[in-house]
Amino acid sequence: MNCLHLYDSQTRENRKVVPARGDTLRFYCCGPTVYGPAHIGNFRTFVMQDVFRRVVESTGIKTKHVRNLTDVDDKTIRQSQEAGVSLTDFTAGWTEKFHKDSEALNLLSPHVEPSAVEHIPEQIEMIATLIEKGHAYRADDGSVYFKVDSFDDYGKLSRLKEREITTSETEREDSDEYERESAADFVLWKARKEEDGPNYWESPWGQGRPGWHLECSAMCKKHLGESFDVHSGGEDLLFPHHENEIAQSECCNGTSFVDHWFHISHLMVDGAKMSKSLGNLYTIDDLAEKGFTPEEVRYVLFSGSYGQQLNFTLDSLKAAGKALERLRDFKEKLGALPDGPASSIDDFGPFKPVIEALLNDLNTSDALGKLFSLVKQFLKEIPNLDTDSLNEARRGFACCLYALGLRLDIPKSTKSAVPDDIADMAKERWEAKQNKDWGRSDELRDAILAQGWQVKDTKEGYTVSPL
RNA sequence: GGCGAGGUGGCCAAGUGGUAAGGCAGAGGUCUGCAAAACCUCCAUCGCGGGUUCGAUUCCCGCCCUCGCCUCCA
Repeated sequence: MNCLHLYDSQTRENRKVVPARGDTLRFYCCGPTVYGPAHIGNFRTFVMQDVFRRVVESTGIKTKHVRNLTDVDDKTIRQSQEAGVSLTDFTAGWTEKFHKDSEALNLLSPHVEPSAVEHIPEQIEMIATLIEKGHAYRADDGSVYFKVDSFDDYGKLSRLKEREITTSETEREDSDEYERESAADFVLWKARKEEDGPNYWESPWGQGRPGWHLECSAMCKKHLGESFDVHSGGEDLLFPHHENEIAQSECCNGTSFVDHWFHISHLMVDGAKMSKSLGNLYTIDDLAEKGFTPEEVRYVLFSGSYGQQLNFTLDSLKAAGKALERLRDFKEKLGALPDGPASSIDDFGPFKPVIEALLNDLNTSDALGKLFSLVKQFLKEIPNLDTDSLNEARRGFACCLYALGLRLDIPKSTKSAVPDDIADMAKERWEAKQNKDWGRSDELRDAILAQGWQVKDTKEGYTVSPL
């Protein structure tokens, strides 16, 4: 196997991921709504998409990665108003935060990061086409809806029958619900409302703003074409968001929208769905406060298979820290590593089992198992290796690190600086130890420990680190 | 109710029709003044009950339990 085989949520089978056209794999990821800091559940999706891209590129295939920013919807509008700033300023702030977190997690930047607000004309154009073709209609209030029963294939991704959607028991409070011809129909253009404030745009159907589902269809079309290779997002987006994207795009463009659907399952925390009310919703900053690095978070987020809900716990973060330390130790023993990704899987050399596991539906868990087994094996063999073998190992290991997006370059000591008094005590202890004053030495070590610091001896000297 | 996922050692988590990767934790050992680190060794028969099979954790049936989606959601 020398190319990625990935589970396709639509056909429900593992299928090859190869560019349908040219030499570049084109893929779209539903990005964040920028109204607050993204939590680690959001980042599980983005981390897995990142691993996906890294693995594809490691086989020598180029990619075009598009990930949008949702910068206009009910939440962004409402919260920007509550914050008393313009929608643009509000979303710009959270976009910056998202970029900062993404960088900390070592996510590759998408080649294009389009935003909904920047693509209003494209969205209007699609709506016009949909109306022309009889797939959409304008309601009395000026909103435009997609006519679900005009598209026979509706439900082909989620396999939900239209009947099941329309019989939803949910109370419809929103007044514009009454404008729809059918409860299954979804909004393409939302007529301007009082509470939208200055956040509206002109359109042939009156003032308003685009519906959420449409932005992705419009941005896909503009940046990847009417038909492209892979579309990805969290599992919750499968319905209705992706189903609706298919409907809009295929009806508008008259061609197949996406070849391969890649959905990432949700992250659970302590066995339950993440929610603010349960107090188990973490951001990168929350975890940093607890002393965990973004790399540890990244490790946990890809340690389980993406098609399976993953149970996140603080213990698993601690375990990740230890695991990363082992890898870091191995890296130091190997010596300087070459840079850059693999240009083909041959570059993985002795570490080929790792990439093979990844090519098998991104089996990161199996890949880590293989990686640790190889690391253990090499630790024994390093002293006996000739230069060529050592270089092959270095190259292979570097390729693994790239594919998984690990840097292993964050020294433990940067977590926090050692206070002067602790440093002095540690120094005094070392001196006592040199004088074989074991009593004084141990006494000082205990005292340091009581302050929340740990002193450890090495061959050359000692280190001080927080507990 | 409809659709879907899953129950593997103390925790996280792969995997396979022929007696179960890896990480963490734990136990013992080497090393060390002691400890830490490192290294070595040890530690599960896979929710329950049937069936198919020479053989099932892996296939089939039933049951129990957990979780997700069906409404904004990564």
